[in-house]
Amino acid sequence: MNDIQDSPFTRKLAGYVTLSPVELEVLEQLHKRRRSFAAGRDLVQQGQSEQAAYILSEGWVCSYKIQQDGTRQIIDFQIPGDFLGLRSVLLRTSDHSFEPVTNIQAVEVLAGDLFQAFSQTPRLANAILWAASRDEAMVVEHLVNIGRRDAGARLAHFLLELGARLALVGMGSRAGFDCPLTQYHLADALGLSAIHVNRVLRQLREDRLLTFRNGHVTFDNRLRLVEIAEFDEAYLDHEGPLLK
Amino acid sequence: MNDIQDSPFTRKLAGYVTLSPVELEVLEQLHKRRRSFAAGRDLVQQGQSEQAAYILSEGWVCSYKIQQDGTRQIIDFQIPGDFLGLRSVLLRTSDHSFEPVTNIQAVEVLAGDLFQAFSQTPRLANAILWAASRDEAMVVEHLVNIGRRDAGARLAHFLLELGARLALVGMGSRAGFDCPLTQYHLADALGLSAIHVNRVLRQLREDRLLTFRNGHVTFDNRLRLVEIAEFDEAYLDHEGPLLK
DNA sequence: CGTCTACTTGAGGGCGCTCAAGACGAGTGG
DNA sequence: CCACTCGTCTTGAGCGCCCTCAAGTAGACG
Repeated sequence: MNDIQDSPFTRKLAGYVTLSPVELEVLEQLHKRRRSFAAGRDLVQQGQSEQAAYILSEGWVCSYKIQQDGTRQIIDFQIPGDFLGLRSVLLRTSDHSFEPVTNIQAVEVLAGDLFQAFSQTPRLANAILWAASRDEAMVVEHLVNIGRRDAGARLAHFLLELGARLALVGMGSRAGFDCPLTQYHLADALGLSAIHVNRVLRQLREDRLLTFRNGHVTFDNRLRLVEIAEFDEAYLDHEGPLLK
Repeated sequence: MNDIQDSPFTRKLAGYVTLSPVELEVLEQLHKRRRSFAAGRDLVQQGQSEQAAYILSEGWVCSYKIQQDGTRQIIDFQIPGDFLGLRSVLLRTSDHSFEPVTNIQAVEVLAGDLFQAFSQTPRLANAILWAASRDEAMVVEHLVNIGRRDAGARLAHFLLELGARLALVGMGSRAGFDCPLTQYHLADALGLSAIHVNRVLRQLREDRLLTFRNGHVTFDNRLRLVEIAEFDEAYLDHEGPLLK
């Protein structure tokens, strides 16, 4: 029972609502099927109909769509505590694919169990809807990022957001964070070419704004970065449970 | 009671779940506060904390974010039957603004009423979560559109999607639809300049692909458009209620 | 008949693209 | 231990999409 209270997913939900023992028990029930996946092997194929979603407990994943011409758009990255494929359960078809960036551990959640959990504890449904809303807010911010900012601001905003999310689950700080992503991941996420990402990263490094090297991101001048990226972390943050 | 069954919102939800008389009654309760707004006057200001959401019953709205430098990114357009500001109710802060494109009619829904409706009928909560998921799928598609397609494909995809959505609520067909948007709206939605939108529209017209004139969009060669836009309407479509 | 909004067209330039080539480290097998 | 491969990162050259600036047209409305 203490086990479930320590999972990143529970910690995240606990930020939205104060979970009752009954609700923790329901969550415990959902956490039965633990599974591992190797880096690079897709969890859910685009267009495929799936009955299961996953809750990520360890490692990084990206969700993306592939076009016919081979170009890829990464929608979002998932870090521990994040839901994978909630929409594929609700809509019965997955409209994008998931690729583990690193080796990962995840919990499989069947659609039926999820719906049952929802009717048992409506407040849990609220909490999950809440988490999903935060995720959508991030996609929206991502949209603004790609639609209206130049490459430097895009990279700065993306890395600041990632840092803030990681800090919330204890995997980073204002100074920086460990990051397993390649420059190709960044390019596919930001709608740029990998070559241009490389050049812009060099520029940011030379301007003493941020350094991305050897799998680690360091914010050399966080204040200035926040400024050029117009980064506002309000949409990620909140003060304690909003439902009691 | 028949009234509520004919609203675009109910029609949309009825596509996801078969609504029971009790659930229709709960929906009826939500539809008490009917309000009108004039074109151009914002409903919800960015960053402002709001207690209410709206269900659009007539007219067009766009949701957007403004940057400090004045550039605007339109996230999505809402047409009759769509929810406005569901996230602002759940997260207690609105992370973007809503501007009526035309004069509109909407129903105000208070946060408390919504939560109460959810606990009374968990299946209604599911249906709304479902509708929200479809909306998010559209934002994701929008992201791919802006991140990975050139201006011509962007415009084609955007207008095809809009046409498909409107057709679902009886406001358009495969041939075309009435569209109150300006070229500035298109530019702000697609991450382009209005000038370039104009040039690309001319190109599409000269290539006999589509015509956007006098508030009306005509698909001159829908097949070819679907091809160059890689448009797949599966994520908008579904076959009848998925929950019984 | 002036004003305002939306649309249209031209000229020139820059951001980020593609193509091409090379450096560097990690893993693999001879 | 070294050659080979492969993934990732790096840098240069040249070009094109889409930008900005500038100017002008057409229709709506007072």
